[in-house]
Amino acid sequence: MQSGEYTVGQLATAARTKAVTIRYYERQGLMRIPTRTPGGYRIYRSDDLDRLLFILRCRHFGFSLENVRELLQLADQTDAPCAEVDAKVARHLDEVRERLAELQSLEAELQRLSRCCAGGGIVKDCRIIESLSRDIGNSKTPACTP
Amino acid sequence: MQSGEYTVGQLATAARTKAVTIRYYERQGLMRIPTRTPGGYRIYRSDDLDRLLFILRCRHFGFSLENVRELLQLADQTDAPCAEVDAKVARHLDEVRERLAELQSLEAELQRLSRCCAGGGIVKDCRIIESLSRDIGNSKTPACTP
DNA sequence: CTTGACCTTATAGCAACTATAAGGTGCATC
DNA sequence: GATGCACCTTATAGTTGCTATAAGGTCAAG
Repeated sequence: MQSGEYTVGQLATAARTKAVTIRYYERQGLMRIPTRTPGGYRIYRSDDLDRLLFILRCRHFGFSLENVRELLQLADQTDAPCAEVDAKVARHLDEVRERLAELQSLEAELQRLSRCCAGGGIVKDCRIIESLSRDIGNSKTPACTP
Repeated sequence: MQSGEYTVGQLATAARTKAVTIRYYERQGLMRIPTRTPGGYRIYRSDDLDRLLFILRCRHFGFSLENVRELLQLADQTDAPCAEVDAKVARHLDEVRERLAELQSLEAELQRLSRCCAGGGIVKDCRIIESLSRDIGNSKTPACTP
């Protein structure tokens, strides 16, 4: 193993991820097939580290592995127009905003649910259980108004 | 099949879910084991519908099946104190708020990323790809200031 | 008694890993 | 050269909450 070369574990450490994840990315066609030592150990170089970091940054932005695969393909075609990259990011942003809206209304509902129970009673009288047993989501009159 | 009784498909329709989901909940120990017709068809009654609706409402609130299992157990012990129910809901609300915060910062980051690309260039000059290739999340100077 | 809609089970797949088992390699030390 | 230990290899199963498929059986109507 020469300088500037990494085993899978060293690459993992350098990118703050795990060896299993790198091998998984290889099986999924995201990481390139590396060369091997005579004994079969994977050998990575700095461009593999770049590629891994690119993947991890995309993941950090919430892109699926499928999306990352596509982004990698686009990034490799340096002369292609970047409208597709732009569109992919925009679409992903839309999806994130959608999930955000869902989670916000979920938070509001849960907060309402949470305030139903003062905390000192028994299950039989618990307004939370009552709320979960009736269809509070669809009723016009709320299950409880704390 | 008498009135007030349901096949799995009828129960599914009544609860606006699917038969496979009900059978799945049975395997996971959420729905009770139903009686069967001589031919082996599951027969449900209205309390099974209540239980299914309870499960689906919990799911709507984002509880995991594991949580729902626990909530069902608590709901069955009508004389137990409901502090545990209260705590479970509060903990879940905390988790939802955490995910919400993560998603909000993700949205901000993605929006910044999105504005990096004007849309007319080629991949080689694309600020988005550049941003994904550099570690913009950890750099003090932003990858681009559109 | 046939048709057709429904039911039954078992099994595999999805995403993105994580965990486990059983064994092999590389390198330093004795 | 032998030993020890950290690390590597593969294959396989598990996670969550379903969904899809296959191959077959049942029910009720006509």
